[in-house]
Amino acid sequence: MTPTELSAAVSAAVQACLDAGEFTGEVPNEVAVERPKNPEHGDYAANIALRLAKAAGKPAREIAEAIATRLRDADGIAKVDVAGPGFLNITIAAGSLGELARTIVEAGAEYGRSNELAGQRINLEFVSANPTGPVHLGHTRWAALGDSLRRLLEAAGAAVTAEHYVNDHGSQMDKFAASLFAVAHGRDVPDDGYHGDYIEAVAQQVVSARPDVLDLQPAEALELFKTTGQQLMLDAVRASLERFRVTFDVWFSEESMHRSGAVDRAIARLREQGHVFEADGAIWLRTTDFGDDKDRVLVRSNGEKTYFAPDAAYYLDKRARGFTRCVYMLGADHHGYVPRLKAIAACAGDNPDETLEVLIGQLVKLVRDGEELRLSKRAGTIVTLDDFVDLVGVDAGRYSLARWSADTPLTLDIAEITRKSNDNPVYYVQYAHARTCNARRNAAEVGIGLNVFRPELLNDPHEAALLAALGEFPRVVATAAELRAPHRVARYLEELAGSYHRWYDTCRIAPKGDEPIEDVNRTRAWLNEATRVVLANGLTLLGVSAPERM
RNA sequence: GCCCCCGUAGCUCAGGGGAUAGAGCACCGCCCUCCGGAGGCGGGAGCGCAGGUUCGAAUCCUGCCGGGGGCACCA
Repeated sequence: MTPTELSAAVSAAVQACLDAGEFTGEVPNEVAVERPKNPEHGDYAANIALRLAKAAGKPAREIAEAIATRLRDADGIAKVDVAGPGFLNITIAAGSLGELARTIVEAGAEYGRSNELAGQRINLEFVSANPTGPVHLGHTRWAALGDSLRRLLEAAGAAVTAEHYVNDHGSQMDKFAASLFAVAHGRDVPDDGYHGDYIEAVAQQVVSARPDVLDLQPAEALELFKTTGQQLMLDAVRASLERFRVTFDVWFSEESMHRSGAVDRAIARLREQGHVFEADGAIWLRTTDFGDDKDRVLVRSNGEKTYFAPDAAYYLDKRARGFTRCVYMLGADHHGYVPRLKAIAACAGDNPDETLEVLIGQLVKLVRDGEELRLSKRAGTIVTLDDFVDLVGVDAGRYSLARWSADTPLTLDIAEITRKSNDNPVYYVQYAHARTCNARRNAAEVGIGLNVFRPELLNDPHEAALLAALGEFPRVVATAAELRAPHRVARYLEELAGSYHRWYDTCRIAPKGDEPIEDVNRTRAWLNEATRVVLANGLTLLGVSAPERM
């Protein structure tokens, strides 16, 4: 029996009480059942009676007793106690609880997926690194979290497009081109240009691709350095992210909106809505109409558009493409930008609370031997994603970034997250998966496969605990998706790994030495496999590999 | 000044109203006659302060204190 099925059974019991007039009220849409911390409180606990008590005008315990009486007759339920202020403590019949192992094994990679967010069309924009340099550590947290969130949202049934915005238009592109130009001619990079070894490398690549660039007029040469250099940089950004197992469905060019007239059309559209005005020779959007603390310039007095104009156009483009929700993942240093974005949506006539969502992630620091890492050979002053992967690897890197709430400023210690021992959560979880594979191999060697399944034999307390943990997975995934909180999956996997190890220590799959193989051993192979499935599914959601051996 | 995030065990952090607040590290003590000890068992210690909402608050609201980050006709 899954928690969902139990929830339905409790709902039915409540409905039966209402039908019989034992108390008045309504059955909530979803009746919560949760795993109590204290095992004495049964396999699951429901607080429904406490919630109904006020409206019913009766003591919660009295209502709980009424529900309990009905619930005791439901299939698969061994025991229902009323406890404390009116909790229902429910014990599932051993066979019914164990049935979950088969359900999970049969569902395989599908186990954990749901329709919670079905119908939502979500545009998830993250990283959006400028094509003027490598992906750096600040982007890396969002690369890990964004990609995991994409996987989570999809698992919860949403249609997701992962999108990377390419800022290929502004003055930073000219500075980038000027930096390449200078280096290609053996001169120093301008003070306001881009520094770091990569500039030299990119300049050389441009020159070898187009040797004529050195003979062109400066204006033409700069243009060529800009377009070719940007393309090379973009390829490098894409390659770094792919190495980190992060992919995007759409790479959206800012420049393309300028060329197509989309930016002008966006300004016109906002003007129609009545929120555009002119002052001091500039064109403004009256974002203060919608909670921003000052109005924002769309077109500067010199006729050039600010970054804000294409950002408005970009939002409108996303909406025109049919996304019901546009999610932006930004660093904490951009949080001041949120009211502006919300105002764009509001000025366009949308309800920003429904269509636009901004996730803010706090900053990440990398520490080695107690000192913050700052230097990068590649980029001069910053740590890049490639540096990070070189230092810790993809699995440790992604897991370590994904296991913390984005709300907490993060300091990662290189030695700590690469340690191959049980104090490193990523190894703890991966090892649990490897152990399930090993146990499966050992079982197969003595002839134990997935042929006999007698769930009532899974009656050890450790098996009840493990099954209960396995049953939680779909809810964990759905909640993590709704709360945009991939770290919940990581924390869950750590708990699950603990439950598995404790079970493994107590309950043998393959029997000892020359002891006979019994049905309980064969049935445990199912539970082992169910655990393997959930660990693998969970790690996949985090973009971390699930090794069969370590 | 205004805005955002945070304040939970000695340390790093989980806990989206529910029962006795959890995990890892650190510290102390155990478990190898057999499926990988990269494992397991046991021990002490905590919700910044003050109000409010609630049958019930670490969780929601307000104020204060402390820490981090941000407030361009740059992107």
